[in-house]
Amino acid sequence: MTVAPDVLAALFNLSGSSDLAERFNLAPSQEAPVIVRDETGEGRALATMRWGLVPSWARDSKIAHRTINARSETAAEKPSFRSAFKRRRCLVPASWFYEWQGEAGTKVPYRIQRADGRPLAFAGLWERWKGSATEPARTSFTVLTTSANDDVAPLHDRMPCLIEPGDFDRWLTPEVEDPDATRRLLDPAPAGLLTLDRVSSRLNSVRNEGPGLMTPDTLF
DNA sequence: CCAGACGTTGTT
DNA sequence: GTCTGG
DNA sequence: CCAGACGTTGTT
DNA sequence: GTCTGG
Repeated sequence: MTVAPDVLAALFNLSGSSDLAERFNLAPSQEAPVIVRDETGEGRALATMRWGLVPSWARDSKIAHRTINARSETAAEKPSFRSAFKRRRCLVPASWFYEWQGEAGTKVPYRIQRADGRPLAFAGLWERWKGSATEPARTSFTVLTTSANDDVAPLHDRMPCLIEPGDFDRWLTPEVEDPDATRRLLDPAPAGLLTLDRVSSRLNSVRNEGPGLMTPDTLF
């Protein structure tokens, strides 16, 4: 997430802009910016939530490690996601995303971004969790996935659901929903939209950050 | 009735 | 919270 | 998603 | 192998 605050505000029609630090290695379980409908339901607001959706009924947050993604084909029916699918949708802004190739221990990451350089918006769901005796309350989100298109297929058979600016309201406003129209919103992006570039395997550790991670490893 | 699950990805 | 399994 | 830990006893 | 941490 390296999108400049003013670009983010303009793209998502946010009132006011906040100072977000650039993130080149934003991993599951970390806090990330998301766009939600504001309290009135009319406008949009930027929020910070933790990646890995904890359902409201969860006893602890362990499930979050397995709810970083939700299959768009089934999320409306799954106990962990259906409530959020009905009432709490969000858009997750991203400059790009990563997929890995190769064996455990020698995984090579690829950056996947729009060929035209514009930011991406993932379809997401969010939820509030009350916390427990040992854990504080949290607000968290998940990213919906669909079949990979031809651009991404060489690396992986799934990819995030990408929403176009003209469809932002259609995704965020479930009350105007027609199930078929919603399904189409979550279809794989058209082939040719995205390009792939190899980046540094230092990305594989969340300890590493910064623009230097975008340069592939050299052979030394 | 109560108990137990509730998830995705990747790898085998 | 809500569904499934027993 | 990937990386890294995974354990106890005894000693400082 | 499986869980935790980030």
